[in-house]
Formats: sequence, structure tokens, C-alpha cells
Amino acid sequence: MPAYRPEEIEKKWQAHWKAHHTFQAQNHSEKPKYYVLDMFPYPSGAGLHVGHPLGYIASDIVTRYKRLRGFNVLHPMGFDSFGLPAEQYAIQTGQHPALTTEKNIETYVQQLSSLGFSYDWSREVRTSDASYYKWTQWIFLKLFNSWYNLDTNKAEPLTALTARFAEQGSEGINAAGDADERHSFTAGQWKLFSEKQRLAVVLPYRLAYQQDTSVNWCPGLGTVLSNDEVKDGLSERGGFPVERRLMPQWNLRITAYADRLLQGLDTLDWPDAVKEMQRNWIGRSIGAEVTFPVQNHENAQIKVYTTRVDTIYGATFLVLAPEHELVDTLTTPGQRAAVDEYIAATKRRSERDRMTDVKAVSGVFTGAYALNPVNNEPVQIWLADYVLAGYGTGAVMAVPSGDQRDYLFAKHFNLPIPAISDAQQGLDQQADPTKEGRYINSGIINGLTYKEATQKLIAFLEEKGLGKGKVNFRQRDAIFGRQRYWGEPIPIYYKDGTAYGIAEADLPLVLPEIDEYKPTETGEPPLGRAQNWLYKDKYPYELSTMPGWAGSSWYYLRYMDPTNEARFVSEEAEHYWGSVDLYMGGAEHATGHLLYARFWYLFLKDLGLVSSGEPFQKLINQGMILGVSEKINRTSITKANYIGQIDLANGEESDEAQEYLRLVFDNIQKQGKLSTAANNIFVSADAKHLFHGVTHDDALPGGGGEFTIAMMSLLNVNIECVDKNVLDVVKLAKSSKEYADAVFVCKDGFWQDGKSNPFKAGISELSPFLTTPEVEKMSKSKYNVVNPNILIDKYGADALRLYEMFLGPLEQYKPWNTNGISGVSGFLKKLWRLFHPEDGALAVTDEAATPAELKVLHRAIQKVQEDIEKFSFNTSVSLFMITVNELTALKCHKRAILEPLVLLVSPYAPHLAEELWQELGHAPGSISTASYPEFREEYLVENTVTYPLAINGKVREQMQFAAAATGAEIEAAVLASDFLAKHGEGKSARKVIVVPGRMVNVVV
RNA sequence: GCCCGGAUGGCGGAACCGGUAGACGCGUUGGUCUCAAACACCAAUAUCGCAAGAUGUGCCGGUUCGACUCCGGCUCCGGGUACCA
Repeated sequence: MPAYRPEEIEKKWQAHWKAHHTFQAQNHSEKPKYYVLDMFPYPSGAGLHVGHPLGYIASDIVTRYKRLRGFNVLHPMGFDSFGLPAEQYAIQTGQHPALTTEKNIETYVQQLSSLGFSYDWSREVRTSDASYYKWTQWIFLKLFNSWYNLDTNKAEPLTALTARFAEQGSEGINAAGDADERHSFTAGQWKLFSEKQRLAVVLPYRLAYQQDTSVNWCPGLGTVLSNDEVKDGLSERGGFPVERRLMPQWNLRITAYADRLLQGLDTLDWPDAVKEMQRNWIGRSIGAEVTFPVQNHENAQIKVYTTRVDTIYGATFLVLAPEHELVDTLTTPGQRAAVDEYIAATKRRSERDRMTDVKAVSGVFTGAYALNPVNNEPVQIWLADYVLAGYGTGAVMAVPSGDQRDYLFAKHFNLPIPAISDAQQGLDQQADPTKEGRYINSGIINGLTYKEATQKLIAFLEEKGLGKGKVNFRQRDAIFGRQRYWGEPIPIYYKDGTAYGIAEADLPLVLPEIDEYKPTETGEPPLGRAQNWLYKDKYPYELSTMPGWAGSSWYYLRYMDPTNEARFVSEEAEHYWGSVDLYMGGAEHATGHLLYARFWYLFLKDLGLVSSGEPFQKLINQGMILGVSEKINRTSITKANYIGQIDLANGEESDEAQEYLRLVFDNIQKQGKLSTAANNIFVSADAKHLFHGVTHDDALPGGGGEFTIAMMSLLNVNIECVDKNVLDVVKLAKSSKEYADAVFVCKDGFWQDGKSNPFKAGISELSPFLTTPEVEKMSKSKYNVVNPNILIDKYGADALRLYEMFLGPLEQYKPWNTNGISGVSGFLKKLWRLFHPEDGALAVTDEAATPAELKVLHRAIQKVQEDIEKFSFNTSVSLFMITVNELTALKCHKRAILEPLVLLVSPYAPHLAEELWQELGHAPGSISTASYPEFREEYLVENTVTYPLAINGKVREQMQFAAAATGAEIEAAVLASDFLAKHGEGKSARKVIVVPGRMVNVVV
């Protein structure tokens, strides 16, 4: 083969790998196992842009490296194929989501294959396949049929619970969940319960349970969303408003696992940021629950939760959430009207208002008083919406001197703000939550420290039965139902209004066909449209489906044994592969997917179905690759006006481009910005218009990489020039008042007709004064996506892989710049030339390698190995470049050097490596089964070392010393030389510091 | 507000455990090759200075023979999160 032709060799090897199942992993092997997992993608219609493969490339390098190091590596890929976009598309077009999804997956597989990833495609899973979601439903049924025993601290089958009910009734059962939801009964009563009664009693114990829940209801999407699907009061997908609504919902009792999810984090090799986010999300706080009796209401008590019992003597009033259940009972006739008014006003305020308007203080006095349990002082009971019904007990004891919100509230309503600690300061300005100092005005804890006071108070309250220490969690149970079509049906049916799980033998409960994908006219979810969709032809099924995170919570287990029809994963496969050794994916899943998946794993472990402690041992978040968008300055928009478009090549307009321009201008009007991949300005042939250049690929409807330009007439600029000369236009523009101060910048010269290129002439000043570049997330809607296919066509997949790694540290966010890829492309050509110096056939020699060549090779072996182990891929690419540069300078074409080099490079540029490996005489495709070259320290040993010599830390000269020279010898040699005379400014040495192998510093 | 990150040439970034700051690549400039372009190759490229040299890793201070690296105090940028009691 004459020259390096990536387009030929890459296709060749991709076909070879596919035909020979090169990367198929075996479930039995003598080798140690290693499981490398990528977060599987949702197959969106837009396909991949250059940002997506970053993590896949890195994990593929690790995979290929581990294979060379003798591991049996599992590296699968699949698709999270249930989801909203396909369903939204279905609602609009009537196209079945399964068809859209299938088509998108095809694109993904094609794109992923063209990058040369070594996935074991025989293990591909799709969450929307019935053969897969059968087991998702099966796990749901396991949750439905389990409860959490706090005494054993694990999930147990419900049969164990009902057996105890029959024996001892509800007495002494310590189950996770809200005790208030549950009834007490004796064993005798249990035996007399009907089946329906028994199911009702058991329901609040289940790990998957139905309950009236305050949910995030999104009318725009017609479904319920979880907290992490809501951003700033709007749905993450679609940006529709979200409101709170009380609805019967399926929930998963993830709170039962809160403590274990928290503790498990300490065992994981994950980024600290992710662990911290999970800790905050779970939000464990240690405090106390304190009961305040209510004055004149014998039976009423208000329970508050506080993390600062020590401040209880400063609690001058209580605040209840407006939704608190005692509000009605407590409100005095005199305050009734004001309270009703306040509650009504709160309801009118949407969640969004409450969030944006956190500063305003509002509240109302109920007229009632409670008694502070430590001193029996009466305290006023207020309502305010800053207290959340869903956290703690929905009531707080307000300590205005110690809590800023309570402080503002007290100031606003003129309530007292007594100091409780001698360390509190500035109480006329703000609250001081200090834990320092000794307590004052605080009855039994006067003079005590924080620690002493807390202990004494809890003991006091527990003794009187008015309080106890309590751990609280911010995290809520996970809502599990979505009123959508394109998801796993929840395997529940209703008999006589009671929910039953369908029999495992009847799984999968297949998603039925429906005629339309909208909710029904009566407001039921889309599944309400299914005809004759009944269990045993009699009983109606649950109509909501599972949320997006259901299928992704266990997919990594299915890869271990993807076609097993009898079990979700066989015991042998699960035992062999254990848990994921390296999990690569985006940081956006920190609190969603990664928490749910851990929860399911712990649950499965409780049932004895999996064997490791945690599912993902090491996690790496690849950083995002950002796109550069050219944004039109708002001031110029009013002056820009859409006229038309011409194709530069022939000067004619096309319908497609017209359509695109309409989109562009819509975008400008809506967002005040236009995003483009390149920035050029042009003048129309008739010289009346300035154009803003847009290089486009798939961002344009029907686009194909040709040059299109958006044309704008600048109505207020009277342009009369001129030979397509942009400089003149700019001059003219500047001469008008409007643009006198405009700055012109242009990066890409398009007008390259010889020396008259106006961009060359004034290049860094020229520019669309219309736009300014901005770095932001790469997205189709921002017109800043870069399509990897185009780069693969031009430079090859190996170059793209190398370049993405070369961009910078894997975990860092970094802007994309296509220009740089020529550097790695040049490197690959140079590497190729080492093997084919005459651009002809392979020409490697069998001569023995020189020490210099061996040194270059072994430094590379050592460094690349280290770099892969610490995921520093950018530095290893640069080391490859240095290595090839040096070998080229040494004119080294020796097999003894180049063959190991091919192995080193093969994880990064697998196609090129396969080709060279075969040319070197090895069996086709065998490079992935070869062994990594062995590092030999002895080739790096130097006999002389060059020391920098410094005076007071400033380097002045260099000097050679034998590697074996001692510090004393070096010091003597330096002092004997003329070094000090030349640089010492006449001073004498006070001290000489010799760092062996490093440097010499003379202090004067 | 709180919790995490980060800041180094024109750009992306490199620098082991505190030891020659700016590797590698892009870009730029000059040159060779070409009718020309592309490709390729050679040289230069932190700043100021002809040079010797001086100054330089966001800012202020400290520790040290020596600081991008450690400590104290800031500024700005990015991400997460929020009436969580």
C-alpha cells in the first residue's frame, strides 16, 4: 500500500472485526475478568456529534489495553430505548415510537462502528425489547412483594411479614416507611381480615407501593416528573411549566436504603464531586423530634423536627406549613378569615413563584398557642409557606436569634428575638447560629456548651416522652409512574379496586398497540386507549408506565447474560463478572441514574440475587465538549432583515437553503442569536448586502457540507461598492454612524483568490460585526454541532479518536476546535512513513536496535502504560508524537522498535495498528490478542546527567556530571569551576544545595 | 446563600513527591518545493530588549536555598443545590 489511506484500511478492519466476532467476550476464562461499561445512550434522532464519543473512545482505549494485558474484558453496548422524544414525535406524526427508535438505533450502530469501537455487539440490549423489559417488570414485582425489615436492615419477602402478622399482629414490627400510614391490629384480627383488607394493610409496607403523593405534574407533557427531571420549575425536557398536584402514584421506597446508599459511597472509587452530590441529595441530618403540646387542645400536639435542640429556649413561636393537618383544628374564630385567606393565596402561587420569590416574608397567626416543653412557656403558632409540608414534620420551632429565616419572620411580624448564647453577636442585624459560647436565658442548660446541652436536652425530652433523637433525610421515595405510552407497562392489575401484581409466569406484560399516543379524552394515560387490554380477560391493568430510569437501573447486569430466558442473569455469569470495574459516563447522571441503579443493586443483593457490594467500582465522568456559537448581537438584529440566499458556487438560490434561512431567522427572533460553525462575511454580487457565512452539515435541512450563506441586508447601510472587496464594505459600514465603532473579526479566509484576499489583508480586524462567539453546550438547536462523520471521511476514525483524546484531560470541559485535527492526522502519516519510508511497500529491517532507539521505545512503553492507568490520554498522545518525531530523526525503520510501537499505539489507533500488524507478518486481526510490550528499566539508564546550576534559585548554566557522582563531588566541582565568578556578583557561596539527579543551587 | 471544581503564551494544553515553566499540537511569521494551490519539509514563535539581561503560571501576603505546586486572605469563571428547619 503506497500511502496511508484511512478510508480504505478502516472499512477493511471494521468489516473484519464484525465478520470474525473479534471482540466477543466469553463467560468462562482462565484470564482475570475486567468489565468496562459505557453509559448506554438514548438513541436520539440527531445522531452523534463530536462530543458524544469522547467517553466511548477513552473506555475503548482502556478496553483494548486491558486485553493486551491479559484480561478477559467485557465491553458491551446497548440502548436506553424507551423515552420521551420518540413518543412526542409519535404524538405529532402518528409514527410508532418503536419504528423511530429502530431507525435511530441503526444510525447509532453505524456511527459507533465507524469509530472502530471494540464492543461485543452480540450482547447488545435494548430496554424497549419485551425480552429485556420482561425482567425489568420482574424486578418491579420483587419490589412489590418485598418489605424492608429495619431489625435485619434488609429487604425481605412479604410472606415473612404476613407470617409474623398471623403470629403477633402488627406489634413489634419494625419496617421502613411512614408508620402513620399503617394500622395496628392483633394476630386475631389479621386472621379475620378479608383478602382485600389484608392487601390494604400490607400495601404501605411494600417497597413498591401506591399512595396519594404530591407530585410534579407537567400539563404540557401530560405526565408526572421526578424532582431531577424538573429544573427551575420547568420540565427538563421541553421546558414546560410544572405544578404540584396530589395524585395516586406508584412509588419505590428508596428511602429505606438511604443510610446504606450513603455508607456505600465511602467504598467507591468515584469522583469526589459525584459522591458529594449523592450525599447532599440523600441529605442525612441528625437532630431531634420534639413534641409541643397545644394550649387548650388536650389532644393536639405539634411535632417539630430540629437539628438544633440546643436552641429550644430561644423558640419563641412555631411555624406550620399551610398544608399542615392541624391547621383547621387550631385556628381560632378570630383568625379564621385571615388564615383561610393566606391558605388560598398560597395555593394560587405556583411552585415557580414560590421559588423565584424566596425573599418575601409572608405568614399568618393562627390565634393558637403551644407550650414549649422545656419551660411550659406559651408560644404563638403561625403559618408560613417557607415551611415545607414534605420535609421533616411540616412544622418548625422558630428560633429567631439562631436562624436567618426565622429572624426575618420575627422582624417582619414584630416577634421577640431573645439571645440564647453569650457568643451571639449582631442580633439587631441578623441571626447568629453560632455553636460557640455558653447558653444564657436557657433554663436547665444555662452555662453549658453545645455538646453538653444537646445531650442533656435529648435525655430530658426522652424521659418526659416529649422528644427523641432522630435522623432525617432530605431524599424522598421515588415516584415510579409516568402517564406515558413509550415505557415499560407496570405489571399490576386491579380487581375490585385493589392492586395485584401479575404472576411472574405471565411476564412480559407486553406494551399494547394503540391508535393514538395522546391521553384519552377522559384524561387517562395513553394506555387507556388499548382495546381489550385485560388480565385474564377480566381485570384492567395499571395504565401508567415506568419512568425512564427503570430500564437503565440494571442493564449492566443483563449484558453479562443477555439472552437468558429463564433468569435475568444466570448465577454463574453474575458470579464471574461481578460488578463493573470501570464505568464511563456523563456527570449529569450523578443523582439520578447512579443512585437508582445502586438502590436496585442493594435490593437485589438483599434477595440474594447478586453478589458484590456495589454495582460500579470506579466511575469516570468525561467532560463535555463544547461548541462555539456565533451569536448575533441584539442591537444589529433589528437592522438585519431576511432577504434570500445564494449558493456561492453558482450564485443561485435554492429552496432548501431558503428554508434553512427561515429557520435561522426564526431563531434570531426568538433567542436573539445565530449560531454557526464558521464565521465569514461576504458581500453579495450586487454589493447591496452583507452576508454572514455559515458552514453547515447536518444542522441544515438536507444539508451536505457545502457552503451556504445567510444573507442580510443592512437596511440602514447604503452600500455601493465594489469588487467583492470586503474591506471596502467594512470601510463603508464604518463610515456610517451605525457601525462606526464596530469591530470586525474573521477567522476563516474564504476569499482566497490569490493575494487579493481581503481577509488576509485585514484578517484579525474583519468580521461580522453582527456576531460574537460564545462557547456553550453542543446542540442541534444552537447550530453549533460538529458531525464526526465528516471528520472521519476526511481524516479517518483513528485521527478523530486520537484528536479527541489529545484535546485535553478527559474529565475537563473543553471547547471543540476542528482545526487542530490536522496535527494528529500528520502524526499518523509520520508514523506510517516509519514503516513505508519510500511511500512504497513495507520496509522494516531486522537490524539490532541501538541504545538510543531502545531508550525512546522504552520511555514510551513506561509512560503510556502509566498514562492509561491514570486515564491521562492527552499526555500519552503527545508522547506518541514525541516518540515518532525522535524515531524519524533517528531514521529508525527497525522491526525491533516498530513492532512494539504498533502495540502501544493499537488501543488508540486500532485500524492503523491492525494494518501495520498484518503487514509485519502477523495473522489478520490478531493484534488484540497479542501481549503488551514489556518495559525494561535498564534501557533508560543514563551514564551522565545534565544539572542546571542556579544562584539563589535562578538557573544560570548547565553542567554535566557522571550519573554516579555524589553530592559532595558535584558541590566540589561546581565551586571549583568559574560558575560563581561568572554569576555570583562577587559574593561567596554561603551554602550549596545539591539535589541528586535534579539540580544544584548555590546560595550567596 | 451553601457545597464542589477551575484560572499557565494568540489557542487547546504540559510540568513526577516543591527542583531548568510553557512539552506536544494548533495558529502565526519567514523559507524550500509548485505555473499555482493542496500536501510535505526547514526555521522562528511567553513578554520587553540589538544584546547582556529583566519580567512572567488570576490578585495580595507567607513558608522555603528554591513555589504553577504548600499555607492564609481575596477576585473572577464553571458545575451542583436550595426557604431542608
